Amino acid sequence: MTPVKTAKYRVIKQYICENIESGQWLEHSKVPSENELSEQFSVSRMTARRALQELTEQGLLVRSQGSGTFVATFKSQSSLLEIRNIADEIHERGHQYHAEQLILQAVDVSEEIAILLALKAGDTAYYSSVLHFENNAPIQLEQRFVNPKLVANYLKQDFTQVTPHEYLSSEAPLTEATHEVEAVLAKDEISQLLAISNTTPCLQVKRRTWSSQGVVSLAILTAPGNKYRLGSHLVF
Amino acid sequence: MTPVKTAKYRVIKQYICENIESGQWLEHSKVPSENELSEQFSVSRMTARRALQELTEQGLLVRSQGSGTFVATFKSQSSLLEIRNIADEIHERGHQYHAEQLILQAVDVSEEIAILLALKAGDTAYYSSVLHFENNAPIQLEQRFVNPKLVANYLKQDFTQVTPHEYLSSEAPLTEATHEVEAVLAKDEISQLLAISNTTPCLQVKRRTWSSQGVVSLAILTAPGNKYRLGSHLVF
DNA sequence: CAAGCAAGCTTGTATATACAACTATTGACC
DNA sequence: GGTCAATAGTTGTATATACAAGCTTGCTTG
Repeated sequence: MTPVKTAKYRVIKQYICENIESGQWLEHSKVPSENELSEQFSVSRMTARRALQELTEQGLLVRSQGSGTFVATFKSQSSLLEIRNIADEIHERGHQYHAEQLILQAVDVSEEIAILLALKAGDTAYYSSVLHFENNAPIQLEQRFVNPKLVANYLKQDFTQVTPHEYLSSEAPLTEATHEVEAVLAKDEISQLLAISNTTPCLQVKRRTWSSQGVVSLAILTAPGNKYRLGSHLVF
Repeated sequence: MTPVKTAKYRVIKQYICENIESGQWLEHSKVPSENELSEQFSVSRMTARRALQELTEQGLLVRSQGSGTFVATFKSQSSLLEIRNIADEIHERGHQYHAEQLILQAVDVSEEIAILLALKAGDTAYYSSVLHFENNAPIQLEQRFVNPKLVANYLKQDFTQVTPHEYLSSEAPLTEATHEVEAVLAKDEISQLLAISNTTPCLQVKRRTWSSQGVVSLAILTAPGNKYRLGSHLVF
């Protein structure tokens, strides 16, 4: 058997996450103090503190010396600095993730896409369109063009089971990436997929990734601006 | 006088950072263990541990239970993540830059702003509103709240001559920054300033910057999505 | 020689404690 | 009523300690 003992501070983190995500604890409301948590869970103050500390670093809580710990303003947030897997992000927020695979086929690429993928116009590339859901609400549309020379088996995957990003990472380790971030109005077909009106501003991220062999893929990620934001943290 | 006692774990972090940045400690090389550091700096193991822990979370180190702590592979500089001066960016494009200073005064801050600036609700902060122009077309509205304790002379500046960012950099060297990027619809008064319709999606960047003394300022940068984009380039 | 085990190092988790620094509230005093 | 001081509660830093868990090395043993 596997005992799989969960660390105590993780249990407390989980408890706090659930209360926030279920709406029990609203934004800006006060959460139990270190002492209250340590008594409630029968752990030392340092252990309770660790849970609060890590959730603060993750942006779920805000702490203020002397006055207490509070629920931060909540919004989906993803990090630009790291190339992250959206499924992981959503799971970290304690939310349910699933994906729908809309398209997965070879396509003839336009000149613009060809240039970005380092192919010639008229060459074929692999194309996937996957809609990502957070708690059963669509949160991001991922349209991806993949260099067929570098990832020959792309079309044989099932992207409801593994995200394109996960698969590509396993096939061709990333060496480089660029992002371009814009605010756009989504085309009608996209706004319908995302269940938003066609006047809702969207964040659109174009991400090109390289392996040592060359350009691996171009991802176009579109997400409603009122549900999704990017964040980054720099230390000098 | 102000002793400004630096926390011990910060001293150790600083020591490690300097060794990495100066090239003394190369990628993948082993850094001193918790026990070695605690002896070297005459602190407890938990304090040395905290320094290693935080640097790991910040991505400078990698730890492996049983084998040790190592310098991480350097990644990422990104122009998005660099704190750039918009005047420089525009000049680099070979375009003409100028700014209009709309507001420069002390204001009572709302609760939300107070939290972000590490002030109390109802405290006063310094506030500036500056409109940046590229070739005589408005390109970005910069609204900025500044911590008056750290930048006492902010209200005496003329931000048509020097950007707020330039001035703050000279007054309080940055040690840390966070960005949040959203796609929004600008309020009417802002869309008028930017000379766009109120249905044009805008990129909004909230940038908080720290010096060693604490939160220096919160900048809210709003720019039309069809004229302005962010980019970043990561290398692994 | 090779396999396996044990020792010793490392980081990970957890506790109990102490004091410092900051905040909000309360109550006394003017 | 307004001001000030004391107080209780909160987070921040720091120490000393203990044991668990993972890796490395070297030695023992077959």
